[in-house]
Amino acid sequence: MIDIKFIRSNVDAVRTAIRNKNEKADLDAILTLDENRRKLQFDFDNLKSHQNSVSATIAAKKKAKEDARVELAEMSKAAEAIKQISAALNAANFELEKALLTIPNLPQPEVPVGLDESFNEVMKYWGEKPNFAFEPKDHLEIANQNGFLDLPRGAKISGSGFPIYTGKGAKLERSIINFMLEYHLQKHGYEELMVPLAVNRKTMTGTGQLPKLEEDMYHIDLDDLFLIPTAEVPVTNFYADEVLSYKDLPKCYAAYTPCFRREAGSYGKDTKGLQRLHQFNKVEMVRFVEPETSATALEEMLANAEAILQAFGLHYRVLSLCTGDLSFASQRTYDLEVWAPGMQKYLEVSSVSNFGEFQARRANIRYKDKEGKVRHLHTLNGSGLATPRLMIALLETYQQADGSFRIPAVLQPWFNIKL
RNA sequence: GGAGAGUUGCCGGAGUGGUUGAACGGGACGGUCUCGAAAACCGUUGUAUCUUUACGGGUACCCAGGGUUCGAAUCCCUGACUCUCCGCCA
Repeated sequence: MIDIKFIRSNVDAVRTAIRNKNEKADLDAILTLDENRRKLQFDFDNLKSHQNSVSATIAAKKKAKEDARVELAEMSKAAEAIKQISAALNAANFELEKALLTIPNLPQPEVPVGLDESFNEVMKYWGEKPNFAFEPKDHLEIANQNGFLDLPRGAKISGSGFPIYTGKGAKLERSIINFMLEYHLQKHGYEELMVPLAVNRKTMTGTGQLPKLEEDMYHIDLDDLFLIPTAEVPVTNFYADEVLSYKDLPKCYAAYTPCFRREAGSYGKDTKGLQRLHQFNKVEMVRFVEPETSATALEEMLANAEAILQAFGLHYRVLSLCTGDLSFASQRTYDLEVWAPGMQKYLEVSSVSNFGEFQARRANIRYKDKEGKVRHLHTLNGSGLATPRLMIALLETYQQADGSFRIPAVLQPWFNIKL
């Protein structure tokens, strides 16, 4: 959420940001609501102030056993007016709050301006596209040949997009998750969190999924709970409504969770194999930092995510997302795209974002700085990484001429773990 | 799911419907003292919002939302959460 005071004094900047992000938000309506609210607040305060002082007089007179009927009569009427204006003020605050939730975060100045993904900037490439002495197969063929996946039965049980990993495939998936998670814990200093997979409405609003993305999420009507689309949601809200100390910062958490996405509106797009799923596994990194350090933290988290791909020896590239491709809540985002030699394309496996104080403001996460001032902190998160497309890249990169799959060296200890 | 108890400031813990932003204790911070520290003593210890160039001032906030009242931390209703007991269950 953007501070209303900031909006008030930076109308043009906010307007531009909304346009560049292809968002719809009625800024003028918000300014009017704000105007109205402040007027009501002013009136309410004055009436209350008067009421308080007269009430004190009544109290004093009663104590002195004097007649207070004049005051009581006046206050009886005033109370009615206060009740009305109080209701109006509450409504105004509610409306403004609701409207403010539809304003996206402002992109940082470094973010390339552009309508869609074609304006994203490639920051760098790492490694090389692998060469094969044979025609590389796509991951689905490799998976099927080796008995790693059973997508038809997943579809039977739940629907398309709910994969079943079978036998060695399941173990491979689990090895990947364990490896990535431990890597972040041991080499990058993150602390592990195991979190709820179903969260309430307030939590979803805190990180910015609501109100915009309600259609993209699985919802349990009976309890008004949502299945998380990413661990970012429960992990970032870990500190909702709390005030931390600057001494506690930065806080760095990593969490493995399944993620659930309805992918509404993307039917028929990239559906082959594991490219786009309703349920998938992901290790997520989240940081809570002092505002001054969030830019550096973003670069570190990007490096943390890259380290995984490098450990796997996979060719990838880093993109800086343009304004039109930035998420609603993000100020600046890097995407990691891994090369899938069978499908001959780059696939997004990670998104690393700096949200500034946007989420902290929504979720009410603050900290007390060195001067003792209470401020909103900054939040960041990054996938480290999402498994399905990583699995695609691994299967396709480490396939052998006979269609078998060679477990990458770094995964061997995790895959061949002995009791 | 049924029955009961509770939710006050950083923490513990008072609080009769009328100077209660909230006693008291602890912690933390600043100061005096000291070579330094401890102890002791003195002081400080909110958040939001409106207004003001500023100093300051107003208002709200004792889990949340309603209600009663001239006036509510204090009375009533609803909800959330925590704890105890019973039932059910991985």
